[in-house]
Amino acid sequence: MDNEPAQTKDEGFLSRMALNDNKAGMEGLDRDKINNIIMESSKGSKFYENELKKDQQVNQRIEKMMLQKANITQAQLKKAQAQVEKMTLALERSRDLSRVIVHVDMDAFYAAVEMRDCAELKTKPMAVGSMSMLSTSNYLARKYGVRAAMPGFIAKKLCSDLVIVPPNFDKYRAVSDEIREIFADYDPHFLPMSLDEAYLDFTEHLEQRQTWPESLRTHRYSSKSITTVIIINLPGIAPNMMLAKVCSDKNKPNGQYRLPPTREAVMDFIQDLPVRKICGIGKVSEKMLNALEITKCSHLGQQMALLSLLFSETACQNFMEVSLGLGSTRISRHEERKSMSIERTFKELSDAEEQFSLCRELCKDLAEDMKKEGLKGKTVSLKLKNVNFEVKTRAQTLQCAVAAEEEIFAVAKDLLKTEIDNESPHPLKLRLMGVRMSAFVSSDDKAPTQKSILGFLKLQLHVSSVNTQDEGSALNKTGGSVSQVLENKRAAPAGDHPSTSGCEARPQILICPVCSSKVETTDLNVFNRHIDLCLNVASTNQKKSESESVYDEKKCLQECKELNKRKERSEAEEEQPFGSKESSRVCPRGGQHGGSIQKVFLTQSDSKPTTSQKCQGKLSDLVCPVCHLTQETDDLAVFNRHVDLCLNQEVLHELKGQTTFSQNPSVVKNSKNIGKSQ
DNA sequence: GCGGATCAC
DNA sequence: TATGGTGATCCGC
Repeated sequence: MDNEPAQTKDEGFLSRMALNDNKAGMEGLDRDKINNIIMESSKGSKFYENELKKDQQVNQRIEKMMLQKANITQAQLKKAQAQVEKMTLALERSRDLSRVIVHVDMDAFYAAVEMRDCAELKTKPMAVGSMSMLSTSNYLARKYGVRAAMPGFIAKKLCSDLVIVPPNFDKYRAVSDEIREIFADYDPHFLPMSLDEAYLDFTEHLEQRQTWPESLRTHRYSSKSITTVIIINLPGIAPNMMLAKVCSDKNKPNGQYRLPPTREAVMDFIQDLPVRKICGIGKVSEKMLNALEITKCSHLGQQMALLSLLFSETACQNFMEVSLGLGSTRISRHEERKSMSIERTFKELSDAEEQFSLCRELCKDLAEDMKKEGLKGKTVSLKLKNVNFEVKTRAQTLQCAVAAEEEIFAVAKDLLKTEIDNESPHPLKLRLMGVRMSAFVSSDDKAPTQKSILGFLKLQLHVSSVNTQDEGSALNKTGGSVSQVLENKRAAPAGDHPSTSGCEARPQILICPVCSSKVETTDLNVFNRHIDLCLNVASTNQKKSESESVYDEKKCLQECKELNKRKERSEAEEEQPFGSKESSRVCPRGGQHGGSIQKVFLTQSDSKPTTSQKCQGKLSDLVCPVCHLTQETDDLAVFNRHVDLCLNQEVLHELKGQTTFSQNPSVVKNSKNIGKSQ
C-alpha cells in the first residue's frame, strides 16, 4: 500500500517549485544550487505553504488513480485494447501530411525589444518585470537560472547584477504589429497566440512561390523594418500544429527545425519526446502520467488501453493523437470571446468597506471594457484570493444580460457580501479580487457596427449602382472602417431585436443581412447557409439588372425563400451540409483578417458566367474593393488572396494609425502564372 | 449552472 | 517587502 511512486514526495514537490530547465538557454547550469536558492527563498512563505498543499492534492489524485488502476481486470483491459486499436486505425486513416504548418515565436521577446532600444542592456543579465514577477529574461540572465514567471526578488538572489526593466507593453505591441505584417504576407489567416507567437499555414504560400521569378523569391522584405526581423526566432515547420509547436522549441535560440512530412519521420520524432513538451500537458498531467511510468510520447501509445480506463474521453482522445503525432492541420482563428475579466493583486485588504469599493472599481473598469466590445453577459463571477493564496470563485447567472457598472456591481457586491458574512466575525483577508463576465449575448451596442457589415456587403453587391432609399436601416451607410467590419462576426444575432436581450427563453431570431427576413434558428451554420443563398440570389439579381439602379429587395427576399426551401430539401437527402466547412465564418476573429469577407467575394464572383472564367483566356475586371486596383487575374482564389492581403494591410495600418497603405500585395502581380489556363 | 483545477502565454 | 493577469477548458457535481 505504501507503494511509493518512482518519485519521492519531495522530488515531486520540487518539480512544482523548482527551476524549469525546459526553456532554452538553461543548459549546463548548476541546477542543484539554483534550486536550493529558490527553495530557501520560498520556504515558510504563504505562497510556499499553499504550493505544498496543492501538491498534496495532486498526490491524492494520483493515489486515487493508482487505486483505480489496481482494480482494473484483464477483461476490461482487453476490451479497452480492442477499442483503442479501432480508434487508432480511424485516426491513422485521417492522417494528413499535406500541410506545411509553421510555428514562430520571438526569442525572449520583451527582453529582446528592450535590448534593441538600450544597447547597454545587451551585455548585462536582464529581465522584464518587477520584483514580484518577471515576464522574461535574456540569455545572460538565464545562465543564472533567472526565467519567466519567477519573482524578481528571487531572481536577484540568483543573480545580484540582474537588471530588472519594467514592462512596456505598448512598445511590444508595436513591434508585434510589424512582425504580424510580415506574417500576413505569408499567410493572411495566420493565428496569433500572443504578442510574440503565431501559427502560419505556409502551404499555399509555397505553392505560389514556385511560380515566382527569382528576384521576388529572394528578397521580399527589403522595404520592411529590419530591426524586428532580428528577433524573430527561426520557426518550427511540421505537418500539423502540435508538431510545429514542438519543433519551434527544438533548436532554440538560433536554429530552425523542419520535420519532414512523412509518417516515419513524425513517429521517429515523437518517440522519445517527453510528454511535458506537448502543449496542453502541464505540470500536473505530467506528474500523473509519470506515476504510470509514462514519460515519453511513445509510452502514451503503448499504454492507451490503460489510459482509456483512467482518464476522461477527451483526455484520451488527445493522448492518442499525440502518440500518433497527429494534430490540427488547419489553423483557424479563435472563436468569439466567451468571457471578459479583470483582477488585481494588492497588499492585504481586510476592511469590508474598502473591499466593496475595490469591487466597484473593478466593475467600473470591466464595464468599460465590455462597452468597448459591445458585450453583454448574463453571468457575473467574483474571484477572491486570500492572503494564504487560497482561491475561491462565486458566480451568479441572471435572466437578463447586463453590461453596465451598476448592474455588474449589484451582483458582485452580493456575492462579496455573502463571502464576508460567511467569514464573520472574522474579516476576509484578501490579496486578490477579480470580476468576470460570461454567458454573453449580443448587445445593442453591437448593432451599429453590424450594420456596417451590411453596408459593406451591399456596396460590393451593388458595385457602382448605389441605392439611396431604404427605410433608414443604415444599410447603405458604409461608414464602418474595414477593421470595424472585420471585428464583427457575420452571423451575429441582430442586436436591436428584442429577442436578443437575453431575457426571453424562446429560440433566437436572426435577421438576414441581405434579405432582411427573420431566420428562426439557433444554429449559426444554418443561418450562414441562408446568407450564402441570399448572396447568390443578390448577385444574380445584380447581374440581371445591371442597368437598373435600384436593388430589388422584395424579389431577393422571395428568391431567397424559394432557394432556401429547395436547398433544405436537397440537404435532407445529402450527407454533407452545404457550406459546413465555412463554419469559421460565425467566428468574429475568424473574420478579422478577411476570412468571412473572402467568401462574400467568392460567392459574388461565382455568379459571373463561367465563360468569363474559362473561355478565351479573357481577363475579367476584378477590382479589389480595398485598394481599388483592377486585378489582372481570372483566378478567383488568387483574387481572394489578394483581397485578404489588402484587408490585412489595411487593418495593420489602421492599428498603426495610418490611413493609407504603402504597397499593394504582390501576389496578384504573378497571378497569370498560376491561373488555370496554363 | 457552479466551483475547483489545469493550462498557456 | 515581495510569487501576475487574462482567457479557455474540463471535470464532477
